[in-house]
Amino acid sequence: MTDTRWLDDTEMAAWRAFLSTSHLLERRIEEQLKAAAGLTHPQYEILVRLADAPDRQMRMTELARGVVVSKSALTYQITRLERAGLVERATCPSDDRGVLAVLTEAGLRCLERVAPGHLAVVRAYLVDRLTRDELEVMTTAMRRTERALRE
Amino acid sequence: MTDTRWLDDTEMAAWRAFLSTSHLLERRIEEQLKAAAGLTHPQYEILVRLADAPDRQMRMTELARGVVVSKSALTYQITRLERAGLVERATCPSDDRGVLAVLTEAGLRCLERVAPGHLAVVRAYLVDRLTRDELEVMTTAMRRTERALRE
DNA sequence: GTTGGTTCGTTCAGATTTGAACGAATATAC
DNA sequence: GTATATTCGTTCAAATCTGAACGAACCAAC
Repeated sequence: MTDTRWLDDTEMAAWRAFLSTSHLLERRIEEQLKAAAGLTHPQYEILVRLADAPDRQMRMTELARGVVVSKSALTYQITRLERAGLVERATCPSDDRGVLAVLTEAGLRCLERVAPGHLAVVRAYLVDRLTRDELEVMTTAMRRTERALRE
Repeated sequence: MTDTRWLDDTEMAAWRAFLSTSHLLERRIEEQLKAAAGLTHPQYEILVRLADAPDRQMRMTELARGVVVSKSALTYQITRLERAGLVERATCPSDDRGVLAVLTEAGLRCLERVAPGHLAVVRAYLVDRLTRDELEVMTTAMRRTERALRE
């Protein structure tokens, strides 16, 4: 690492803005979800992913990958959501090692009740402040990065 | 909240990509810093902010705002960095309540040693994958969002 | 079949985060 | 000046996150 490539002004500005904004937005979202439903952001994301999945169920590992948390964090949160009656665990028919996380009716209703307020925050601070062009540029740029990070 | 404004495809794609990418990148950065220097990302950010500050020192609250962590988290991390000899606490001359976090020489050297590897990750996954235009669009968009979030 | 390597989800210990509560110091209003 | 409200940083308890280690189940090769 003898020749360090520092970031020039444009690069540094972009990186700093991205970093601060993602953290600030995360905090704001966390605050809103906690106040409105006693949910954390990862918990909410779990519900969303399950609601979108076929039969409203997903394998633990796949779900962890989707939400971007460690497997142990997912185990913890699913147990928590199970206790709240929003998710159930089911045995996986095709793989005895596997566990299916299944969204319950109560879980779906919870999501439907919470989503509007959550989306309002995402809009108020991010989506509604970006032009159509900016949204599209961001999508392609983020997806390129995401693909690289997922190897 | 009777009329929910759902996200259309473009909006949802942008939001999802932003969310996943920021989490994935955060994990990757965390992993690199831990392996290279035993630092967490917040710890690294503290060192960076202090290095950029006049006299390499900052008030606790201001620093917490900059790094985007709670005051209690900053107290914890500064104590940790102090133990490692990278930061010191100093009394604030203008305000007896205040505490100044000061970057030590060792802290500066640590930062100089760690920065190249960290920046390489930021480049490899984000900066170098974006065009100049994309970087600029992202900066303006993120700054707009950031300003709103900081009220 | 059985052996060896991989994947699955959980458990565990340890580290970190947050918000609330607190005492101390400052600022504001009168 | 004094009373009130605000700000500062820390402490504390509780929640959450991660990686490592584990037993169980799968898979591939022979």
